Amino acid sequence: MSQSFSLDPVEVALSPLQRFEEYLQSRGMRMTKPQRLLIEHVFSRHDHFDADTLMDQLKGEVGEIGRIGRATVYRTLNKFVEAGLLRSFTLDGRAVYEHDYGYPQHDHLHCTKCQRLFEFQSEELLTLRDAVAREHRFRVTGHRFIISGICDECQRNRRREKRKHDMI
Amino acid sequence: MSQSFSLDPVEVALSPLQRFEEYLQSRGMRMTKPQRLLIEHVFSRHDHFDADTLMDQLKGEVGEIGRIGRATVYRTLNKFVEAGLLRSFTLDGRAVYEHDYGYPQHDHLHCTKCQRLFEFQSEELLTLRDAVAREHRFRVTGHRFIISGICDECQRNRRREKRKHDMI
DNA sequence: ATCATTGCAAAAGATTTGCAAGGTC
DNA sequence: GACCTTGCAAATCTTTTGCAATGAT
Repeated sequence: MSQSFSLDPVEVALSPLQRFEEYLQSRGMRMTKPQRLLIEHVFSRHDHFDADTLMDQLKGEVGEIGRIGRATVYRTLNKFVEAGLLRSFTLDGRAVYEHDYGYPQHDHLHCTKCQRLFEFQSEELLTLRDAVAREHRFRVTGHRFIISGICDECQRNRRREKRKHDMI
Repeated sequence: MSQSFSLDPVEVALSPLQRFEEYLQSRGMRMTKPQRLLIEHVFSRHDHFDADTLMDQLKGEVGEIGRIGRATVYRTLNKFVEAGLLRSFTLDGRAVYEHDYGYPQHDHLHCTKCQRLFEFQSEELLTLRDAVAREHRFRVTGHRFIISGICDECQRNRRREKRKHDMI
């Protein structure tokens, strides 16, 4: 799962870790090493990822902890979403996660060739969404907008492939 | 999976069945009883459904065929999508299907309380989508826009529930 | 007579859950 | 010490696949 940097972080008072600690305390839950490691890893760079990718990356990290089990990863990601740290959506049957806390609202362009996700912001979209909702007397809680297609780079590559093919 | 009627069918030359037969013939595939039964059932009313719901409904139908296996349902639904008869998207981890052939492009409002899907059309959304794509040099192949929230009816019910609760 | 389709069961892929053991407050 | 969290394995859920039997052209 690849990424694209395009939107700037929003000013926030607390670090993700601090915010999570607050969340845990307010619910009588406990901070642990696996959770801390996951939060640090996940917020060390802004990208999109799924549970499996994350598992793989964690294997790479010379764990101060021997190993983080798959179940723990899933359980912790769910907590992060619950805590408002991450947002998740489904892409091709698997859950994809991205930063929520400290990042502005945005939507996605999905390249069906290279599978990369690109972000964009549109105030207009929110206006449209709210107008539609109002018309239908809906109380909006959120939305999901994904534009799919072929990204610029993949279009170029295809043209190149095509030329190569034409020459044969 | 419930439905809402709001958009009018588009004029089409061929019936879904005829269109499917054309599709099959063009690929050397064969028309069978299960497929015909499924196409008739699915196009007998305009609603959203998932594979499981469909299976359940089929059990009800006094089958001229003894039974349609789960695998056949899945395989046939995929063919329908491939043939352009149905469109599918994912909701809470499962595939949801709806009519495509003979129905205008539209997007959805999803009530997270009663799980119903409501349809709406917005030319403006398409314009916005294409503008965003152009900015990113994306070649658009499609999009997915789902507004989630609470529908009018469920809001009323909640208010009623709340009143009842307040009285106790 | 071909060869696509079916039904069943098994497989696959993603995520969740039960439970004993370990860690945190 | 109470009880939340972990890791592992088993379970779940949805969808796909292998295969022998059946059916369409």
